[in-house]
Amino acid sequence: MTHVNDLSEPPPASTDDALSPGAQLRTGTPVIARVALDTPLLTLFDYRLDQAASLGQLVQVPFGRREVVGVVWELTQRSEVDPAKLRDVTSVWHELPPLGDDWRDLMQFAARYYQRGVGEVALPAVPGHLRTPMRWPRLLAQRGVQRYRIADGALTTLMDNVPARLRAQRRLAEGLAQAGTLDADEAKALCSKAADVLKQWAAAGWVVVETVPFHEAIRDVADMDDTHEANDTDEDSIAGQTDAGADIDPIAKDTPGAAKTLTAGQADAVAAVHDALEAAGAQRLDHPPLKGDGEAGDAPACAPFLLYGVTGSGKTEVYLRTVAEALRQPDAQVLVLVPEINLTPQLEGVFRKRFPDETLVTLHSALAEGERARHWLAAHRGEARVVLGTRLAVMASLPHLRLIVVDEEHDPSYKQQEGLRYSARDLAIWRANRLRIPVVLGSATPSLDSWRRAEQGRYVRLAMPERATPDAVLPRVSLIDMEIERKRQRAVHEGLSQPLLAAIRARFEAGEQSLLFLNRRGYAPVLNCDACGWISDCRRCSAHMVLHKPERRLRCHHCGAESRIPHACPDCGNQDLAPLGRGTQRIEEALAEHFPDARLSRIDADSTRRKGSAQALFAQVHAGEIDILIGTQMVAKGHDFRNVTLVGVVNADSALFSHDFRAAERLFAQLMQVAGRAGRAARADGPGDVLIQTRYASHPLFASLMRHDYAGFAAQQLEERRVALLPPYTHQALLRAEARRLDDAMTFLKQAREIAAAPALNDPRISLWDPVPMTMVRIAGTDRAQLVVESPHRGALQRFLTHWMGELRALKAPVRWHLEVDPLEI
DNA sequence: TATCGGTATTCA
DNA sequence: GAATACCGATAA
Repeated sequence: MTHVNDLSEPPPASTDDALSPGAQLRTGTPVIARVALDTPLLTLFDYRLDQAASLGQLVQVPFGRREVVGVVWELTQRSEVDPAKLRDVTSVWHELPPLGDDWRDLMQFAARYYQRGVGEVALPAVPGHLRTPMRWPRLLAQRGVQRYRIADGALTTLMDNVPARLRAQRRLAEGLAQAGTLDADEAKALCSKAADVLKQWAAAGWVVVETVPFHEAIRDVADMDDTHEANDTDEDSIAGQTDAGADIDPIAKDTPGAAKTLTAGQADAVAAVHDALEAAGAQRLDHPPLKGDGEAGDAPACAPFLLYGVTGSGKTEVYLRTVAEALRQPDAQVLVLVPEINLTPQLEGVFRKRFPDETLVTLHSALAEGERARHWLAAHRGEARVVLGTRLAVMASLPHLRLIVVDEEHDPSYKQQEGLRYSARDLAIWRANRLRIPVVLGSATPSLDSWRRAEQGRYVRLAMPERATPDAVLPRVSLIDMEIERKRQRAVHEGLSQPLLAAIRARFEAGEQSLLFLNRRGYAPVLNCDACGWISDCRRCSAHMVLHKPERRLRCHHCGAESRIPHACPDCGNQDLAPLGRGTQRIEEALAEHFPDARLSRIDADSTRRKGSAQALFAQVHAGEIDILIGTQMVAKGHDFRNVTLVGVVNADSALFSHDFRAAERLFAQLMQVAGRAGRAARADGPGDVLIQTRYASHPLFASLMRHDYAGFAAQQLEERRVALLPPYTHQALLRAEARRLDDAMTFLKQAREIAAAPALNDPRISLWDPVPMTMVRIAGTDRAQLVVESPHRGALQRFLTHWMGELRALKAPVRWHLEVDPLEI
């Protein structure tokens, strides 16, 4: 294992009496199935099996008083379990092809790496419908999907007959009109009585029901997305590629590589991945996948590619070409991971346009259950050749996987922040490594971990320094020194400096758009009483309640608590309560005052709460109906605003001095990304502008940012990390405890620390920090504390954790606790 | 994690 | 005295 990986350790030795994987059993032979179940218990559970079954098959088994679905993980002749306790497998889902060896390997690895039971990892990776035996018959029998659409010419009749007061029905009608067709799940999401309502409408002849074959049903959705979205894409991320250059025609599909000029960087990158794909293919011929111990033979792995391309360098075109290359092999499947599909629905369209004849499915949490099951099945059965999804898609069963692309690999949303806290990017790398297939990690601001590995030569860096579009230029980044503004006593209007306001005015008058970025939603982060010092604290959290002015509410962003805005101070009765600080709503209000004629729009989690409203807001911006856009990081991701020529960063200072050592890395990536929004417009008079308001204008981060110098920034950050012995120079895990009282949580962690010091566990390569209360101690009435464990040696850390967890589980304490491996936030 | 039985607690 | 909240054991 020369280059990679990263997470890997040798696979666990298989149990002595386990049959070889894939072994078929003669019917009637008494055998034991060792089944993985979704429970926090670490073990597999033994069941008698009276029929043929193979590894990876889904089975229904009795468990306690319930019937649950599990995966056959091992097959053996005898069981250690008391025969009196053994129960029978209720049924085997023969019709579903078993989950493959490689998938089970991945699950096994993830379970071990993240210190969980295998069932706890494997079963949540299977869509809910497939874990409901009731649905089994229908799931596979399903030849097509029932879809509803408005009958030809019946649109007005329908609309006239659904009164506005029946809001759910109205939503349904509008949904139908907008989407063209809806399936039962989608309809139900709009209107809980959709089934009945649609039946009535069908009877009235307003709506027709049609059965669409499965594959087409999936394609349908895309068609409707394409039509209005495909042009508004973000070219430096996968979310878009249409403006990757006038010389690149995204729609030309049948002629990959023909008559389209790539930049030198793009061409080199495509060639490199092409060679890797060829090599991997040749290897498969030489060493056909071994069915035996799950090892992919002794073939060398191919190192991950780090596709490092500045904004506008055309990474998407590289993805598309390498995907096309991989798909040339018959049956080959490709997995494309993106951080958040909801913010970038158009990327689906881009891929479909380029691969109109391939079945493409999406996998993400916003899919309706039924759809999720269908898409997952299409992947599992090898029907879907391109799977496009968020982090959960890395867990999908992909029997013919030949290439993985991870777009925006640095993005924190690849890390699951609850339940099993896995990193989809890391698992993707492991998966590719195990399969000996190429993986392409793309980013303009790679994670420092990946960057370092590239520096070490463990990843192959594919740099694309030049922009793909000749007339696109990097935006000019400049700072507005708020200290100077203050010293010169220049008026700052609601946090907006004169230079920034002037710049906005200039764009407004020129008919161009401005985008203001502020990572704080609400009106003001806290409400304060001048007289007695009362502040709007949340009762259940160690956080302030945030003032939301349009809704006239105070809201806690951590526990969701809400209350009305008090008219007077609850402590002293003072009527003058003042909002402190600024959020997007307040900036919006200030700008509305300052630019009464401008059309403003605010895009944040509050303004886009309703499903689909984000789409609508973005569409308005694209259509040029908005002059000034105010937004949180939602606007930084994915969307290309072609007419935005000014990006203003209102306040990013808090991240500069955060206690989290990764804050700078995140801020840099975020600012680069948001700055990129201004780089698209082909203006006659030069590049777009990025203005950053700061009180720390001399901070080195800004110096690098102004030069668009990621490499310099990374080098400086890595040096800091090296000196301080922080990741990636060490590996960390985090033990977190929560309890009603902080004391209990701390006591548990102290105990845990003592256990770690016991001779059996003691390893000089492991160090434990002191347990500390978390920065946000209290959330929703529970206090949280944490303990960091670290080691420069990943293997040592892994071994230590496994033993330590064993001890901790035996401990009885009035706390909830969990372990997070490779935490992102400390 | 989901569910169970057992026991303590609450309230009319 | 019934309803319910809470705890600990258990799952093959």
